[in-house]
Amino acid sequence: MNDELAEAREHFIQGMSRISHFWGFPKAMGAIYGAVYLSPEPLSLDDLVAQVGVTKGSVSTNARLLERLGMVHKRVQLGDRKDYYVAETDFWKVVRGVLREREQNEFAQALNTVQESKEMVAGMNTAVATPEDAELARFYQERMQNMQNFFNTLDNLVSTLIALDELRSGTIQRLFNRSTKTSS
Amino acid sequence: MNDELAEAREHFIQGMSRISHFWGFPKAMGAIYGAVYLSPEPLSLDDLVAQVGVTKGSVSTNARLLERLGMVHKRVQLGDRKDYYVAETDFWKVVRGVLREREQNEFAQALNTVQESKEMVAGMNTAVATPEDAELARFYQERMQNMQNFFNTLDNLVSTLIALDELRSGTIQRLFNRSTKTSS
DNA sequence: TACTATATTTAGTTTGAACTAAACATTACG
DNA sequence: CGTAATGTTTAGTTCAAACTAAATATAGTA
Repeated sequence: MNDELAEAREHFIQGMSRISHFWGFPKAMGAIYGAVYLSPEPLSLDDLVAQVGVTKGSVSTNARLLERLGMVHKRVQLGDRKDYYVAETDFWKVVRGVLREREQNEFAQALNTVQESKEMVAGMNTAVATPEDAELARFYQERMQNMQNFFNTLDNLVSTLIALDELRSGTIQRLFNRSTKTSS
Repeated sequence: MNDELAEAREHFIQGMSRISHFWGFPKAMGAIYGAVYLSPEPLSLDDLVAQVGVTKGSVSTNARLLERLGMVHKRVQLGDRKDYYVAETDFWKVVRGVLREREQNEFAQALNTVQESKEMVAGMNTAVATPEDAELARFYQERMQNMQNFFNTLDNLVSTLIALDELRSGTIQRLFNRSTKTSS
């Protein structure tokens, strides 16, 4: 391949790397996505090792992560043991995948922690507490409750969006598609 | 203060720590916010050192970061050199602040990188390229363009939301407030 | 002006996540 | 079966970010 092309690809991949890292994912993950995204052909694990310049182990791990997020898809060609990867090019699907992942993991946990803290305050023996502490306890509960409510609203919002988009992967997406798909 | 209360606060602060880290901010930042959020009184830097258990330097840095994000506000009391911090309790404002910060920094850069890569391909001398490379160049440009369009849409979306919310910090927020504010 | 109280900056250390190298597992095929 | 080709797991290393400790800056007060 032409040097200029290769250079442009390099630059692009590096950029994807940065974005990935910024959003709290491994840099290699972004780089791999970048490579797959810029390939007209499905890429094998070894192709990726060559193009991205990280080890097989890293590609293996990060490619699987990408698949879990729905950012790439595995293609198995018959009569060939290699796995090939193609990029998901519908970025709204990508966003959806990332949101779902995050929602399930840390998001739920955050909610949980607040809930637990609130219960600790609620379960406190107010009989033996000073008036100041009782007052403070009330204050804590109120603040924690507020935060919990907020998280719940957010959580519902995200779930709803995901569900909507999943059920009828139509109207909403098509609305945006005009600006994200070129007429090829 | 009562042990049970202190314990609940500990737990809560730890939780904030985790969330903060998860969203790509320093853990101490979240912890500090947690402490300020659970205090009926404004807290000084030294108060925070005591409550959160990190050094003055760390508190100083992270408190400033929190302020930049609009998550806490500095209170200077006259005749007192200390800075006091109070928490922003309107979480929609918090989200807005974080989004704005992110938009300005890495988000713009991401857009930039894609733009640059695209230009590199566009500026390539097609006269001396093989037909395959010319074809590949076209492919690159299309994919890069698609991504750029997506980023632009996202960027506009966020800007619009922020602007809307800023201008008339009213209707939209009030719509949600029912679920995020307790009747105190 | 010197002294004290506070905040910020900085050089060095710690820590945890991500990466590498290499062992291991699995599948395909002679 | 045994061997070659591929993918996954793991123990150890690297590296960047965040934290600490301490020096420095700044502002108030006698």
